[in-house]
Amino acid sequence: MSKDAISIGLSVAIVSVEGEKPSVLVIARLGEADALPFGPFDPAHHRTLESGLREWVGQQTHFELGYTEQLYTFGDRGRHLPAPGLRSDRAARVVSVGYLALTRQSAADVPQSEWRGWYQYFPWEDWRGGKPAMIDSVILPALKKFTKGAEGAQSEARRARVRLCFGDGLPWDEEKVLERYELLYEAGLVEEYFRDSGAAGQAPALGTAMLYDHRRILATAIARLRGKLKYRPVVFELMAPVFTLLELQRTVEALAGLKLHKQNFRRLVAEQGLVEGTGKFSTPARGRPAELFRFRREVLRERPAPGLRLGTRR
Amino acid sequence: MSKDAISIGLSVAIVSVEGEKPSVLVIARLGEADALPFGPFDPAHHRTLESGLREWVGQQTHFELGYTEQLYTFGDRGRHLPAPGLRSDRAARVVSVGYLALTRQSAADVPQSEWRGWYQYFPWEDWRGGKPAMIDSVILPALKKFTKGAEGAQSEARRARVRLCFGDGLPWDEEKVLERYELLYEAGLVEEYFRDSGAAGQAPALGTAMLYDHRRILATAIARLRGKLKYRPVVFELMAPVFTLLELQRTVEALAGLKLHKQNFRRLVAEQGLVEGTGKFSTPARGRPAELFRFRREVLRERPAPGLRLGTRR
DNA sequence: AGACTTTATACTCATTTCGAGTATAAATGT
DNA sequence: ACATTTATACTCGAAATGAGTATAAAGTCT
Repeated sequence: MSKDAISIGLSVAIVSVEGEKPSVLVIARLGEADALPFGPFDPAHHRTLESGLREWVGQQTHFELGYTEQLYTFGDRGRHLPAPGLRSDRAARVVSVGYLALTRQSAADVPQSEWRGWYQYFPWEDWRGGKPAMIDSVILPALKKFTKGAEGAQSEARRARVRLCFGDGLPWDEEKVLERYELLYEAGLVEEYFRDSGAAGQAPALGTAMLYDHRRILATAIARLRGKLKYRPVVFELMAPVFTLLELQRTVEALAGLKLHKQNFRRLVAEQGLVEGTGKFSTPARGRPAELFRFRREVLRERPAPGLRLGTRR
Repeated sequence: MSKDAISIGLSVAIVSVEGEKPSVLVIARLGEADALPFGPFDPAHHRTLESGLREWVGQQTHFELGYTEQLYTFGDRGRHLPAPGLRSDRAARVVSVGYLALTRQSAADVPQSEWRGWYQYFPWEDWRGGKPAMIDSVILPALKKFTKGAEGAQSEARRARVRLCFGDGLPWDEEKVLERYELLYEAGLVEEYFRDSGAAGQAPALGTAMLYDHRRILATAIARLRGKLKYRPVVFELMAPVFTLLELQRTVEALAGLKLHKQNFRRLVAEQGLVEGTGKFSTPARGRPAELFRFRREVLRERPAPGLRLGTRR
């Protein structure tokens, strides 16, 4: 009579940038795979999904969430294990709601958790030093095999997907993080922790694994953030109160995984009125000191959709 | 020992455009408020959230979902009633996952459901005939009251929100559908069906009410669709196999709630290679016949992010 | 001190895109 | 014939974009 229970898992990719390294907060339990801060939604105590999330994160990492945004709700059977602690006859199906949170890097105490560079999980996503060699040497050959592993129309569909995600003719679209991850997942090229690695060894396992669907959530987070950069001033959530324009540029580049044209970046930021000079200057080890700027919070009230169009790669 | 149960509600805004009227499929039970097709996710029988949704929609409307996209997951207490049929001591908390689906208008049999023009629920969102008079005559005065109903900083924050949503200095942003709805909701200017209408009569109730949070989901759907138009060729999901450029333009205008510049729209569509001529022509009642075009599905394989930038209003 | 390195910042320039028109063509109805 | 309606081609200036060059301000090296 009683239906199978449902449990709602709340997971969050908490992102910050240290120097030029975009990072995500992971819970590192020894011997286990990296996991995002995670906990079940408890309708008796949580007024909203987001407040439930805040509570879990607070408990697990002693961390106060600032800017937070819901990403997606995943409900696929087979990409999650039942939550522990339930009697097996009533094993709950887990539906997973993913979030993105942004924060300034605080070296503060975050017990049992660590900042990890996100490109460790997605090494093919960092194009700041040019196209990652692994795409041509590992990914494309393996995907070619995957394409050939299907018949007729399905093979054609796979070929088209490969081309859109990694293709040579097309320009790199830094926002297609999730599409690329899903393609690699279906091709068996990324392994996650819950999966029976029966086929392991046959194909290269790309990037570091995570627990359950956490890497999928992280991919969604990166994609969303890369998109949002361009039409909302979200970068400033990641910056110190004052910063040089180059620091701002490096942060954007770190997130987008691209190099940008310096002079044009500066022009863009200035024209948009996103930023105002403080009259103070940095004291660099080498080179001319740069003026320190601060974010003009007022733009949020003035302009409807301010952001940093990235322009093309340099 | 047993926690409060959670139930996951799946709701979908199925959108089509008939002529120049963007419409949504609603279940009209007599005496009750309009509702979107809706049903609980059943983990025992549904492999994914989306397949569960498809099943419910099939049952309720005999309708096959085509293009479908997840919108958002709402979990707020107080914007939903417990699902019926559960004993009250275990009343389930409902978490609501909203979807958007697009379809060509089929006058086919959709029992117990009807197509409704979506501007009936959001009359302030249709600017094709210029700024709706109700904004200045009803909405802004009521929001002014709402602003004054708060103290100091909160009042200031409300004023800023009003300005961003409906403000005079700023250009109309057709994508802020959800922000505007939420503002009106908080100001008590829209009533929904489950709410105790204690304060009714004090303030104007704008637009037609819907069940629970269904109007919120519809607002999210409209906002998402208006945004997506610009960078993905989703309009074509709503068009007949062949169409004139003016029909295409009228459809886009209906969705965006804006008038567009005809010559520039045509230039855009042509340059983007989204469309190809069939060599055949329409036979209009009046005026010169227009060439019939079809969507070039290939662009999905060629170009990474095709869409119809709208430009500004005419 | 003067040359050289490093980073910051100002300014230029050609190309493309965008918004808003004008001009002309092809149908119908009176 | 001519007014009306809709389609489609073409123009033109303003703004945005991509890719520079030029110059300034610091420190280091000899």
